[in-house]
Amino acid sequence: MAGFTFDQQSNISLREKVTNDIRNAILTGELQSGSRLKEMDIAEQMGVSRGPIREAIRQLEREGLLISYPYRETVVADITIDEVKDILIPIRMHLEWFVIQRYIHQMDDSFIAQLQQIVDRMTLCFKEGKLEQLVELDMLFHETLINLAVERTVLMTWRSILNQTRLHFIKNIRYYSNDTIVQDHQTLLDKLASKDMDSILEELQHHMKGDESFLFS
Amino acid sequence: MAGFTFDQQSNISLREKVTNDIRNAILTGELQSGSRLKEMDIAEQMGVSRGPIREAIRQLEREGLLISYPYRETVVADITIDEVKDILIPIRMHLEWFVIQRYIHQMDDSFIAQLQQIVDRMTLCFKEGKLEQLVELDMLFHETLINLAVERTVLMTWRSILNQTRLHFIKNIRYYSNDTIVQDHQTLLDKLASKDMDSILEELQHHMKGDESFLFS
DNA sequence: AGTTTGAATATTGTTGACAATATTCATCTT
DNA sequence: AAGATGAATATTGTCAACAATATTCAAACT
Repeated sequence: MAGFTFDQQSNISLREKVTNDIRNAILTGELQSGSRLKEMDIAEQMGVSRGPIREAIRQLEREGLLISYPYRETVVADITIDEVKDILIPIRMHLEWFVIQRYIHQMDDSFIAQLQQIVDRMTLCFKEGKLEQLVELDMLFHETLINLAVERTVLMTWRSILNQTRLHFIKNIRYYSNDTIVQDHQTLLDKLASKDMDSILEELQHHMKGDESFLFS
Repeated sequence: MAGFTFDQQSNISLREKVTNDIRNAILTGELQSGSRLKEMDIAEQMGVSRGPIREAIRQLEREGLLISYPYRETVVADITIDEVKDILIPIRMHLEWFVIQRYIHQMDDSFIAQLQQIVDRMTLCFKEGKLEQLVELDMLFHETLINLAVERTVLMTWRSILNQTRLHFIKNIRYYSNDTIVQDHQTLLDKLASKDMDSILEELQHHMKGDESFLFS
């Protein structure tokens, strides 16, 4: 056969598409915390049956974005600042520290450059005041680190906190000192490049308490 | 009305019953890691349709007990020692530390007595070599602590790691030094009773590395 | 007016049939 | 014999109808 290859036919199931659509609606704020989801409404709007909708709900429940009361209703979850600060972020730090310890040898120049590119784009977004994009790049930075791991538990736990954290930052980014966010990532990246584990751990622990830059606390 | 009240009619849905049954089969070892689950087989054996089965699968996927490959199959997950030791247990410690900090004032004498009763039963199980029950009591001890929290994130994260941890210990309990397990819990309990936060944190951190008592490492 | 009752309605839970995809295996080709 | 092809089978994905439960609200009762 010649060198040409076709792309893999993406074999995404309807329930996955539904899951993604509902998740996006929540993350973009079209579905606000507390608002009720009716299976039939969603099904009609999307032009599918209720089966895939119900499976998507079970999935988003476990991502912490929906709460479902049996035989009654399902609503969009609310996440408090304390929960993000005291629970989700520390867990994220644990995952990252695990990944860094185990995969530091895979962080070659090209990987560091990849992260640097993300931070550069963060700088740009900060200057131009594109806060939504800043949040996405922040997430992308951490996801890039996490994705080094092959351990299923790491990826699973990451996914279970990812979107709750994202939702929080999307809602509250304007109360953070964006300048500090960008700088913190640059500092962490520099230390990753240096491969000095003590200094990385120190920075992670500082990063974890980065919420000190939060305006109201 | 007179003082008598009826118990709340437990309104458990079929999918929850199915979820519990499958989970139990995994935790008791009837379904081993790697074995394949066929929706139709389960449905026929339980005498229900595939709908609730499919929803249960989505739920158990998020508990880390099942892995489902779209359009192909779903199998029982395997959890490695490293994942439990380096990821799940540290996360559990974080959750407990959060709960202890925030709810130490709710740990009155009756609460401490409740935990003491659990440790006493652990001692008994250890003496009688009832290792399965020892695991259950271990879980119960930590669950009792965690249940002080009202924060949804804490309970959610706890549930997502609970059964993976349980499965690991059920499989590997005989390789642990059971004696140390019981003693560690007694020590932690004593320090909780003393309400000395520094000493509690120190003990938690030791408890976290308790896997040093693991025979092969 | 406030409460209780029960019919009407809305919504979630469950089912069995059908559709789409993956796997198996006998057959054909070289 | 090794690999390619395609029919037959097994399994997962989706749907539309029906069942069970919750909610609403008007009527009856105190």
